[in-house]
Amino acid sequence: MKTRDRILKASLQLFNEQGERNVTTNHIAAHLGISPGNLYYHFRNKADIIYSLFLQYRGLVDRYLKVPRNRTLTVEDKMFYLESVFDGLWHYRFFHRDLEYLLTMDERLRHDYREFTFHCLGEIRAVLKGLQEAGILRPHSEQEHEAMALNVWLVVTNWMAFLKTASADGGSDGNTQRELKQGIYQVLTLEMPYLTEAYYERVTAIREQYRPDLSVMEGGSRAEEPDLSV
Amino acid sequence: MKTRDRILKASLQLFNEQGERNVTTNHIAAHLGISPGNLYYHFRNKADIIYSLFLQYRGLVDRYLKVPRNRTLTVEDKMFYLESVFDGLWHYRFFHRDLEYLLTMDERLRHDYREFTFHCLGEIRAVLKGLQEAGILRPHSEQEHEAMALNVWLVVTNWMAFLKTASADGGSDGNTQRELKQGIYQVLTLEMPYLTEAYYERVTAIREQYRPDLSVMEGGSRAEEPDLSV
DNA sequence: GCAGATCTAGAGTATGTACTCTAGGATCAA
DNA sequence: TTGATCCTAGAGTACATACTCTAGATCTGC
Repeated sequence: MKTRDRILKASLQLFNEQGERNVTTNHIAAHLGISPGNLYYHFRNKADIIYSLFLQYRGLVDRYLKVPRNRTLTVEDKMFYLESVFDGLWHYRFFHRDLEYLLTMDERLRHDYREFTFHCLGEIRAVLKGLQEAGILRPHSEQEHEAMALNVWLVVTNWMAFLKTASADGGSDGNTQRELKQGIYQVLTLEMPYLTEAYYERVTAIREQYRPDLSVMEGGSRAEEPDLSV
Repeated sequence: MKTRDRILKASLQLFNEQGERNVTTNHIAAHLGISPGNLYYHFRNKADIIYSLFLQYRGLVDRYLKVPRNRTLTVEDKMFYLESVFDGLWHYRFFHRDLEYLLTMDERLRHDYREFTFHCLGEIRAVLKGLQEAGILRPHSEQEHEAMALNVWLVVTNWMAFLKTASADGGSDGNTQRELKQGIYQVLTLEMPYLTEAYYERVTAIREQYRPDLSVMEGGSRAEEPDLSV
């Protein structure tokens, strides 16, 4: 593996584990057993590393969040998007953690992230519209779609941060990754009141499998794998 | 005003304006025209200042978020809570910005913030229950209340961060404060489908007054793009 | 007026952090 | 072989940051 890619991989890992703020370029180099000079040969500065990681992240999301405009959506589509989104968030979890600071330090990143946000909001709206056309959600106005999409975005991008702050151990990765998917429950909660009768039973049954158990946050929870075949 | 209080006031201001990460204890002292030694006479360290600000914040929230259990709630109650909550968030906006880092650095804060979160979630549930008993919201289960309260919390505590990342100028305070209350629109969006017919018209009319104008924010980015029309 | 407590100044320190510079090894094409 | 380009090591720098220490000013109660 090329040194450049090794640096990105190690940075991502360390950022995720310890937070961008606590990981210096010297740490990254030391972790890889290379010299700081070598690291700075491949990247102009720390912000450059972070920006490259953002490009990876954006590429990942772009790859799976392609809403088909030529056929009706299914419940499976919807669940695939949700699972993929939360996987991506987990993989690049350092990013939303220190987002505001990162954006103030790098104008290029700020610009691109902003575009990325609106792109994602557009895709979420497309999903909502698709589900409506498929008869899964009851019809409502563009304005409602917009407001709902925004709430979905807020819940999705901040669910992990909530887990970190709300779990007793400060959000050790082990517990957090297990509880991460419970964010799906929260997203489905947003859309539940709009479900058509034809789909209500099925979707609520799926949703039930992701239900968070907040009372368990004190100790270790033993969540079973959700079953999609309902 | 006592030096201790002046330190807290200046810290809050600087943290809010520049982010906790960009404000050092030396900055705070210099801003007040006092010596670092003086600052450290009043506070053991930076985390101590932050913790004191958290106590102020918690006190503020505790003061207004007292849901009366002996009478039915009104729409006015609900709107008062929302306005107050967003005011409080604005006043201590640095806090949720760097929350995760702050919690990892100060165990006492982590513990107390966690308690604070669950306390607030409880009060939100109490509001939902109160509105239901008042016939404003259609009845639904405790479980649904719990999930909804969590979504309300997520939207409320992260709306400001969203504004910062989504606004073209990186969230200058002027624009942000104006748009802040539009978070109320998003919260009301969550509860809208549960409104009873008797209150639907009235609440949606109130909600409409807080509607965010995202097209303005999106327009900002287009303006920066090169104009290809010759 | 005086003793003790409280408060303040400001120089100073230990540590950390992002980043640079130079010199030289590896690789590869001609 | 040679020259050029790519890659790497590692010492080193300039600056920032959280925090300390000492000596003295100011206040308070009597």
